[in-house]
Amino acid sequence: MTHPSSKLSARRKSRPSFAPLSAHEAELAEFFVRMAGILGVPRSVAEIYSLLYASPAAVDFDQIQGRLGMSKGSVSQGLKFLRDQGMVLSVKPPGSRRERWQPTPSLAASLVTLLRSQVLPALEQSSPSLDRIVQGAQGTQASPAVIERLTQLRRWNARALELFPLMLPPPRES
Amino acid sequence: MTHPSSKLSARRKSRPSFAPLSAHEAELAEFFVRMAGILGVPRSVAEIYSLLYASPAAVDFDQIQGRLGMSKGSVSQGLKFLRDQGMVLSVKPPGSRRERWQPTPSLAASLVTLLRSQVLPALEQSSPSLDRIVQGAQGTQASPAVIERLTQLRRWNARALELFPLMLPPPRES
DNA sequence: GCGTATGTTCAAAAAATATTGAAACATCAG
DNA sequence: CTGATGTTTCAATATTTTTTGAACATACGC
Repeated sequence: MTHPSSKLSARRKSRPSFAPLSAHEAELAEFFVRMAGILGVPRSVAEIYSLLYASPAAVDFDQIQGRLGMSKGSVSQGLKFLRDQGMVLSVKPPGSRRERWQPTPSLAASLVTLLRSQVLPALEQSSPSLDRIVQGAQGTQASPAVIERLTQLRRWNARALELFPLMLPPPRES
Repeated sequence: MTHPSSKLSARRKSRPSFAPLSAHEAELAEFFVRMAGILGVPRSVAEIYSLLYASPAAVDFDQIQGRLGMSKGSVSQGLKFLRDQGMVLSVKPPGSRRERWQPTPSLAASLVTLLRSQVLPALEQSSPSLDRIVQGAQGTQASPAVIERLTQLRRWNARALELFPLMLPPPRES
């Protein structure tokens, strides 16, 4: 009763009023939120992905905002994140200006991409550091035990760096 | 000159004054901090671990606090976390009341434990949810595509759950 | 046993992160 | 072209997480 929403089909802008999540949709969202949390992905992003995941058809911006009850800003940023990670795709039905979103076919692939985007930069950034550190340790006084530890650390870093790119085709173009 | 710290070996409580981190120690700390960040482990914890990792001998509470310049509370909590994860060990030299800390021999094992402690609970908690969700989807109307997705999700969850415990011996007793 | 060196707890402060919403921007149907 | 629709941006706000520090517990050497 918030608006005098008028007759059956209001002329132009009937405030659409979106269904809140069903119990199962909400439970699935919690699942995704928990998993996302492990990698530090914000709740809003997980919720958006979850909604798309559980939807039979592609979903548009307003539906996402309406059904999840979140702000435009969050929806926009969330979709940007998911898009950048290659986790969602958009389809624009001809004659409409509105994009409709759906999850990328392979969740597994999406996860690897996500993981990589978190881990790879850290590994790369660390490589030269570790070299310096190991050299430093070798050069000056330093217990053999510590040198051994550091050397192993660098070995791991190198191995991870060469392994990662093999896991999946390189990031897409923008 | 803050204190009239007196002759060579002050009687009782010469404020020890700890060396700040060397450049290499600081750089290693940044490495650990970055990696820890991926799993949502706080900076202070990573710094503590890093210090122990780069130290030739076990380090005591006051040295950790002094060299890292952090509060007692943080050191205590950080050590508790690392201890609970089995990432550090303490040795108490006889005749002293003070514990001295060092990293657990295998960093790899420590990491697996850490990972598990983050992921396993989420997986376990999710299992019944996913069952309910899949059943719900099958019961009522729901696009075959969605049912397929959800079923696969549950399959993964189950597989991960049975795989994880194989990775290493179960958590230690307290 | 006592007294204090050693650590822990936890409420409050600080810092980091996430979300909102209104204004700016972009685009396309008409 | 142009105006309405659809989306992004970003400063302000809200929320969550981390750190601090002082009060509290513990136990060990004496």
